[in-house]
Amino acid sequence: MDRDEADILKRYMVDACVKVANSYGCCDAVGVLRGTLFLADRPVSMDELVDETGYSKSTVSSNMSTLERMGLAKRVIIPGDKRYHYIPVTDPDSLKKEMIINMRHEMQGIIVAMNRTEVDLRASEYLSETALDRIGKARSFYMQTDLLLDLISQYNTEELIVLLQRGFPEKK
Amino acid sequence: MDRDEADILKRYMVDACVKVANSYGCCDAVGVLRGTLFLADRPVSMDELVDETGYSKSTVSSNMSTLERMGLAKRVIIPGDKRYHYIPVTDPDSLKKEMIINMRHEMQGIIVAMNRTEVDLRASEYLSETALDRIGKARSFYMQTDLLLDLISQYNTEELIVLLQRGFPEKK
DNA sequence: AGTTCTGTTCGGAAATTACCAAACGTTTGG
DNA sequence: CCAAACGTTTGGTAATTTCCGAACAGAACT
Repeated sequence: MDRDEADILKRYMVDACVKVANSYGCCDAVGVLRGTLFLADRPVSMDELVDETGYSKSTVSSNMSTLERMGLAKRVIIPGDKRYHYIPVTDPDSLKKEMIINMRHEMQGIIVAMNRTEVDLRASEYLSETALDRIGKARSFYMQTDLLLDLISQYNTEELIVLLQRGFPEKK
Repeated sequence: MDRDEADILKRYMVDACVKVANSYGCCDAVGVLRGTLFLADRPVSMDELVDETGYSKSTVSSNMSTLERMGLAKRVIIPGDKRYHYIPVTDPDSLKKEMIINMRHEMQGIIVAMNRTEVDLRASEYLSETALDRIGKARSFYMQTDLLLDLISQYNTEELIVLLQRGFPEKK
C-alpha cells in the first residue's frame, strides 16, 4: 500500500481521533497517533509511527506516553525485537472504565472545591446566602452524578441497557 | 466586601472551574468567568465581570458567549437596566442534559468516522482484516454507549440511582 | 570493554492561542 | 434625530504551546 492511499484511508479516523483528543485538551499529535495506531493491522513500533505520522521521534515518544497514561494505548513485547511496540486499547470494558474514571475525577475535583468554598463563605463576615444555597444545590448534583457513575461502573454496558430499557415495571 | 477577600473566597471555585474548562478545551478565562458568576449573589453585568476578573471587555464578551453556547450561563434582563446580566446555569437537569448532549455528539462523530473508514477499507485493494474487525468492535462499543446515553437522558438522576441500586432482582 | 540500536529529556524555534485596545454597529434615552 | 451607553468584532501583540533536533542514558550484541 502506498503512502497516499494509506493517508486517505486514515483520514476520517485520524480526524475523529484528533477531535476527541482536543476535547480532552490534548494536542493534535495525540489524536493522529491514536488514529494511526487504531488502523494498524499489527503492533507498531515507534519508528513506524514516526514514519507514518511524519512527527519527530521525540514528539511521538512523549505523546505516546500520554496515550498510554490515558489508557488508550499499550506497549507489547514482540519476541525477537528489542523495540517497544504499541497496540491500541479497544476493548469496551477498558474504554468504559477509563471514561468513568476521568468523569469521576472531574466530579470529585468540583466537589472538593465546593466544600472548601463553603467553609470560606461561612467564615466570611459578608455571608452570601445565595451563593451558599447555590453551592449546596450544585454540590448535591455533582455528588449524585458521582454516585451514579459509581453504580454505572458496576455493570457492563449490556446490563445497563437492559436495566434502563426495562425501567420501572411497577408503574406503567 | 473588599477585593482581596472576595478573591480568596473565589479561589477554589475559580480553580476548579478553570480545570473543568481546560478539560473541555476552553481557555482559563472561561473557567474564571464561570466561577465568578457562580459565586455572585445576583445577576452580573459585563462591566462587573470585567471588574472582578480583570479581563478586558472584549475578552469577557467573547468568553461569555462561549459559556452561553455551552449552556453554562444565561442572559437575563433586569428591568430598568439596559445592560445584559448573566446568571449561572445550576439546575441539575440542564447540567445533565448538556453533559449528555456533549458526550453523544462525541460518540456520533466517532461512529460516523468509523463508518466512512470501513467503506474506504472495503474499497481498498489492501484489505486489512484486523483493522476491519477492530473497527467493527469499537463501533459497536460506541453505538452501545450512545444508546446508553440516550436511555440515561430519559430518566432523572434520582431514578437512575434507584434503578441501578436495585439492579437485577431476579438473580441474587 | 566498545559499538550500535533503543527511547527519553532538554533547549530553542515556529506556530498557535489568548488577550487587549480601538473601532465599529446597535440600541436606548433625551 | 442626536447623543450616550452598550456589546461585538477586528487587528495586533504577548504569551503559551507544539514540535523538532541534538544531546543524553540505557540495553543488547560483538
